[in-house]
Amino acid sequence: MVSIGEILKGRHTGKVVELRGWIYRTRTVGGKAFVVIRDATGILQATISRDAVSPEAFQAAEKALIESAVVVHGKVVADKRAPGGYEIQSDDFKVVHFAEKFPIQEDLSEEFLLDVRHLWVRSQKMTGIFRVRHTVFGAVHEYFREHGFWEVQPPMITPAGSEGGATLFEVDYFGRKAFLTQSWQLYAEALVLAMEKIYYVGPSFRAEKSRTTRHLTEYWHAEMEEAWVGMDAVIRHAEGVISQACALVAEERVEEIVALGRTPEFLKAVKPPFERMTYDEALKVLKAKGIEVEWGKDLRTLEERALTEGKSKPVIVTHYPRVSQAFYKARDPKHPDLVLGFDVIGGDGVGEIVGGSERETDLETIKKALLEQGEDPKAYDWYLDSRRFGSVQHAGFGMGMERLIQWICKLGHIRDAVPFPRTPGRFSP
RNA sequence: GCCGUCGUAGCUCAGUCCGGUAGAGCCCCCGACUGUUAAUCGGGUGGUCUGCGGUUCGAAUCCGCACGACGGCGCCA
Repeated sequence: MVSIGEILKGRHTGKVVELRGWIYRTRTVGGKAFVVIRDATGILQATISRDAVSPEAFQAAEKALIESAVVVHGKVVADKRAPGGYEIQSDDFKVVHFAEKFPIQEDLSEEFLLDVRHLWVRSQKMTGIFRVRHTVFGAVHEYFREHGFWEVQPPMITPAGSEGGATLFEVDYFGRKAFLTQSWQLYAEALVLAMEKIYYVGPSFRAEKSRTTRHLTEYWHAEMEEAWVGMDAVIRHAEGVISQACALVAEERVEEIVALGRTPEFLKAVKPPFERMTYDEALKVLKAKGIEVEWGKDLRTLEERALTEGKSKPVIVTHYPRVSQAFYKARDPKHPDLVLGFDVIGGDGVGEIVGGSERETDLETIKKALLEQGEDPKAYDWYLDSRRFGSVQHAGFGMGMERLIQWICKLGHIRDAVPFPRTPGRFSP
């Protein structure tokens, strides 16, 4: 049994092989059937001639519809007339399963493809993205483990939120209200005083009806937290993990990214340091571009696009105004109006890939910040123990895995960065 | 939360403004063709026009309500 990928590399030319896969396209011309077969490694044409196989085999080749599962036996030859340059001249052709009429043809609407997502995942485009996703996830784990971080998991079911504004999915916990996690933040800050350098890659949930090309309600979050360091150290880790993921994809997923419109050279060039600017500097850059932003307002899609326009690496913005920032972010000792927080902003409309900060260590300051945001400090009492028992400087960030994949693969919509996307309008299939 | 677009055959759409009883291409089925590349050519099957209500002799078409989806903004990763 051989794979199509091996045949396309010329490893079996001239040999008689057996190949199994699914029908991608069929065409018949008189006494010849051309059956294009796909497997997990590529697509290849099998030629079935009436005179070369049994009548049953020929009839099966003529009748089998797209996505039928087949086993083909024959000689591999190089032939310019075949798509891809190679084909199998069959001496036997068996259908393992005759598929029903496959609903996916040409001319498909985005909406229909989402309805039949469970079938669309078989497409060349989707499987290519999934392979890149595999590589990106591997790179993230490798990066943190190589740098001495412990992988540790927070709970998914939580008693309350961590970031005030963001909405939570409510679950019925034996008659009591519980919520799906939107960040490991509170748990990370408890664990970082135990393990010092920790990371986690897992799902996060946001019940926000964000109808954009870069929001999912369920997404994979890579989060890290480190003790005894400030914002600068974790910015370097953010640059490091992103560049390592890009480098590994450039090395191992060349075919896939080229098909998606990215070159390996582009990804290889994504090396630290990234361009860095403070929020105040960003406002000046925007003003020069004719975009006025009132100080204190967060950077919106429009502004993020303007900042990354023409840039081949992500851009880092630091020192945001304290107003409307999460309560656990540390204020800048030099400028109490600012927080020691940062975002890593990707181009091509992907926007914020990473958001992070140094964390506030002072108990009273955090309590005050909670009150300012309308939260009851009593609900956070267990979390505040991290500021009662050996509170030390620490910092961390959260990275949207699908946003990173979207940026690497140059995807127009984040939902294609995950096999079965969850968006406000859809949670099926 | 705000704004916009759309819903007709398995799929992609026309028909809706100007009401008269449902169309095209692809898919699929049958036939022809021994090198096709989304093959081609001939024939055929296929529809509660999203749902409910209203106006009308008559509604896919006009009016109202509902449902569903897609797109953009805000918020975030």
